[in-house]
Amino acid sequence: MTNAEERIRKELIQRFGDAYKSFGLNKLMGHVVALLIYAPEPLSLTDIAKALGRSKGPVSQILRRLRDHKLVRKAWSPEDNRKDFYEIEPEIFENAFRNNLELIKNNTRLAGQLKEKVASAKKVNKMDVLFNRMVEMETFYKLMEKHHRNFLSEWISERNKMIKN
Amino acid sequence: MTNAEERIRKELIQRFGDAYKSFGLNKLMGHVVALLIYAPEPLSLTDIAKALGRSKGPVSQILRRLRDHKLVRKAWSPEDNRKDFYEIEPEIFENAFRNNLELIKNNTRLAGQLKEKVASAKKVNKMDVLFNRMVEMETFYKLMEKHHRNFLSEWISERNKMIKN
DNA sequence: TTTAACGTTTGAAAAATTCCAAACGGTCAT
DNA sequence: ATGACCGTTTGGAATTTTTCAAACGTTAAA
Repeated sequence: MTNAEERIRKELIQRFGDAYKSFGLNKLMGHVVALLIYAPEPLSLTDIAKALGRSKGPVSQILRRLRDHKLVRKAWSPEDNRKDFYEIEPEIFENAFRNNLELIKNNTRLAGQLKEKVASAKKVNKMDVLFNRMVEMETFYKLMEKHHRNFLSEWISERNKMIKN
Repeated sequence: MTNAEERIRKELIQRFGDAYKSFGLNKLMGHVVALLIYAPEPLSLTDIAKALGRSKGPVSQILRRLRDHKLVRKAWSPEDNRKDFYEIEPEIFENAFRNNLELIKNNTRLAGQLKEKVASAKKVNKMDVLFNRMVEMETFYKLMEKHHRNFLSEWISERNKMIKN
C-alpha cells in the first residue's frame, strides 16, 4: 500500500468515527463502516479487529448493530470457508436515511399523541399555548416526513442513473 | 395544577428526554426544552433546577448549550430583577433543523475532500471503487442539502400562515 | 465596606458506555 | 471422540459522560 493510500485510509477511518459520534452513534461503528467502504473486497471479523487494533468482542457486537441497521452485510464466502466476511451494504446511504426517517416518524407520532392529550385536558383548564405548540410540532414533523420521502425517491432514481454508468 | 395537566407535563419531559437522547444529545437538554415548552411563562434557573430535581450547576451548563443552539433564549425581565428568566425560542423547530443542516453540510464537505484525495492517489494505484463510493456519497449529501433547503423555506412560509391565525 | 442574591466554573463522585480477555457453543476436519 | 477454528456472550475493567456540591466572581442593596 502506498503512503498516499495509507493516509487516505487513516483519514477516512478517523473522520467517519467523528461523524458517527456527532450523530450520537458509536465511534467504532464509523470506523468499521469506513474500513469497509475503503476495502475493495470483504473483510473477516479478525481482519477488521486487527485493522482497527481492537479485540473481537466489541467488533462482533458492532457488526451485529451495523447489520441490524442495514449498513453492513455478510458477503458470500466459498462453501469450504467457515469464516464470515463482511462488506458495505450497497444501499448504505439510502438505509441510513431510512433509519433517520424512523426517528422523524417517532417525533410526529409523539407530537400527535401529546396534542390529543392536551386537547382533552383543555376542557378542564386553559392550556391553549401548549396546544398550539403541539400543533406546530406535529405540523413541522409531518412536513419533514413529506420532504424526506421526496428526497428518498429522488435519490433512488438518481442512484439508478449512477449505477448504469 | 390538575392531575391531567401534571401527567402531561411529566410525559412531555420524559419523552423529550428520550427523543433528545435518540438523536445523540443530552437527555437533560430534552427535559429542559420540554419544561419550557410546557411553561406558559418564562422560568428562572432555580425554577428549572427545582422542577427537574437537579442542582443549578448542570442546568446552568445545559442552558448555555441550549442558547448556543438557539433552542432557548433569555426572556426579558424587569429592570429591578437580577434573576434571568428563560423561555423557548419561538423558532425552535426551524433552528433545530438548521443545526442538523450543518451536520449534513459537514458530510458533504467531508465527501468532497476525500473524493479529491482519492482522485490524486488514483494515478498511482487502482482505487476506482473507493473513488466511486466517494462520488456517490457526495452526490447523496448534496441532494440531501437541496431537499433540506426546500423543506426549510416551505416550513417558514407554512409557519407564517399558522402565526397569522 | 459589608452582605445577599445571583449565574458560572470546577474538581471530584456517580453513572453510563465502551472495551477486553476469557469462557462458551457450534461446526468441521482429523 | 478430539482438536482446531469460528463468532458470540459475559463479567468486570477502563474510559467517558453526567452530575453535584462547593467555591468563585459579579452586582446591587444596605
